[in-house]
Amino acid sequence: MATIRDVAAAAGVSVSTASRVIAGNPATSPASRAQVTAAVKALDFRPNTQAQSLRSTRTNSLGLLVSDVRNPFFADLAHAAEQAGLDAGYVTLLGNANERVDQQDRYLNTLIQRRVDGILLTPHGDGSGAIADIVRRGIPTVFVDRTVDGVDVPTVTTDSNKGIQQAVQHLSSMGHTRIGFISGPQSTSTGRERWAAYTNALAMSSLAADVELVYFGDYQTASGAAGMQKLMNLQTPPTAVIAADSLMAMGAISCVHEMKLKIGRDVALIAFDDIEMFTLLDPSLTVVSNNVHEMGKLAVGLLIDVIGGRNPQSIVLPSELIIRSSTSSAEQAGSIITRGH
Amino acid sequence: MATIRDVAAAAGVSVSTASRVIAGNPATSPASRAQVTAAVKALDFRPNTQAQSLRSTRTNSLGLLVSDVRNPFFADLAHAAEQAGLDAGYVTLLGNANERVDQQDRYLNTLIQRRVDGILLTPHGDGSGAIADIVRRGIPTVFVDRTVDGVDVPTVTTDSNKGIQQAVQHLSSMGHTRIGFISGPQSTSTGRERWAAYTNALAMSSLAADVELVYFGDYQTASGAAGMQKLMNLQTPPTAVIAADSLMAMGAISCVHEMKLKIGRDVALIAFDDIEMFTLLDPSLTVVSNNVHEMGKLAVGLLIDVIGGRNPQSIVLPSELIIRSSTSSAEQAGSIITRGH
DNA sequence: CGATTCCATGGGAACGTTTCCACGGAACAC
DNA sequence: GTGTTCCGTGGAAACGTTCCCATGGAATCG
Repeated sequence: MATIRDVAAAAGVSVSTASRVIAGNPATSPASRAQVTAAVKALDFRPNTQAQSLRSTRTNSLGLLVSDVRNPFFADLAHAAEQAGLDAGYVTLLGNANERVDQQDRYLNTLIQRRVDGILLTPHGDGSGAIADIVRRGIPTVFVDRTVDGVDVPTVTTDSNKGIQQAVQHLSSMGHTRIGFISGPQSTSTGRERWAAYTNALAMSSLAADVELVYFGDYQTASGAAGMQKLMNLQTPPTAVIAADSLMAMGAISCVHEMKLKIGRDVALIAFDDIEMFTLLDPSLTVVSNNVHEMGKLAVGLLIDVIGGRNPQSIVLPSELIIRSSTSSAEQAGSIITRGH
Repeated sequence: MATIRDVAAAAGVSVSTASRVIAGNPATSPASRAQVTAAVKALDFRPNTQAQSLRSTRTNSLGLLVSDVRNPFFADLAHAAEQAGLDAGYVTLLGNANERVDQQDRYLNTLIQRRVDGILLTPHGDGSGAIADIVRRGIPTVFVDRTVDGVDVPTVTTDSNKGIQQAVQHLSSMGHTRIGFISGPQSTSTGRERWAAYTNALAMSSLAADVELVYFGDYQTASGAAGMQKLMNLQTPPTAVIAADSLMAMGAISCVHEMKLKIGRDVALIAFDDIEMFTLLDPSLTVVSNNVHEMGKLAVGLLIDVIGGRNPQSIVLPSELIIRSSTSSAEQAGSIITRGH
């Protein structure tokens, strides 16, 4: 494989000059520019990134560690972040933590070793372990979607309050008084925040809070199914359920199907996170939507700020209720304002 | 940040000895092993991967370039490949080509520069451009899902023939004679193969092939909707449709919904690619299933073989029809053998 | 016309590892 | 006792860049 030495030799200039031309340094004559450019093309020279990074201490790479790319929410996030990073000249290392702290730590360690310029993370756990390491080392980091108490890094999150409040209000206005909640794990900030938002919203709509109506899942499909089953088997089951993420909503739906019941007719359902497929369901799903794409883009922006030594403000994006058909009985479906995808 | 020099100094040994201990080289005394290990821990030393790679010419990284992680098929593939890679000590660089040759080439160039040890690729285009570059440079490469004519690298693909044949047979046995096909782009091997399989299967079931019944999409959601619309607006629309991938199937479904028609009752639908959500639709979708997880795992295995200098055989995985409810009218639904998720 | 500035250039050190080579001492065989 | 082998160790070169510094010639200024 050709090195910059070969290029310099072929162009009849020194290594320094070759390096300057390749780096776009203006302190070069048109003549050497032309010769080096020609040599680069002729030898099909590609600078060795390892050597560049070793010398310049920049790797032009970002680490993106999400819980699971198979979750459409994170897939969207990964896509948005990767594209935004690419536009800024960064390549993205993707890791899946599989909602497990040990895998997260393992991956963060790899990212430290690789000397990535910055890390984008949907954090899990309490900020000890590898998260403490990256903070201590001062590696530029931005948290996305979730935060960690006591860890002071910029974040991009969604304010679930408004959306969930709208959701409860909407259900209440449709006559629902027993509204179940399939919550995320309380070890995540989103799990805690959404549960609190739900509790608040109940109070604001003057609905009684019944602990029986809350199930604590883990943001994975299976726990959504388990939660729905538990709720529907109550002596007085809820007439409406809110699921705190898309995967648990999917699990809830499959559970309802297995019970030979129908969403919208037998039980209303609202999911947090909007994903394309929810519009295809019959009935299409009412959701609390958050702008994942924007989130990814903004997060990369913040991270680049941090890398640049600036101290950006955290960003909180709004959430919003999108009413579709899953929150009305079949008979009413026609009369509801719907918004497709 | 601590370097191996600092470690050696702290341990009271030479850099060479420190390096040996850290690398697990057996030519070390228990005494120096203990001291170096202690020093590593005390200084929280992490070897600089750039320097290691520069010297050893191995980066322990794989490049994975898929069309779009937001496509559940590729998300599954990415997850499987990433986990398999991690188990073998590799970290994965993920790229999205967005089904575009120029983005694919751009990313492949990045991977060349990064000196990844191997590349996993769902190739797009005709094997010119950057694909030719990586082959010429002898960079270990494995194609997944798709192949490229005339490019001789190991591949892991799915044999669509059996599945599509079963699909047509199944539809034919249900009395369908006009079966539409929303095809993938003919610039991809899977696009060509699945179309051919469909045509063959029609002949085997003694059904007439009508060019009107085939629409050529691009594996994206929008083209599935467009295809379905075109098919349903024919003078004699098909009574059943096969979509060549999950995204186009999703588009087709949304189109059917918009026409106020119902899958299964007004038109039967079979999708290629099984994704979890298809089991949640009402009616649940009959699919031709391929084992994505296995595909990713095997592909990484092949790639590691190639990296190791071996010359592994390409692998072809089978596809299989999974009958659910979307291929029966509502009335018949009860009598069909179904298989959940 | 001499002094100063500017600019393109080349030499060479440095980044943090790995790895080749040489060395010295202990253990062993005769 | 000498000669051979073996093993742990340290020194130093190398990987492919970037970038600081010095150099010399052209251009500019008074």
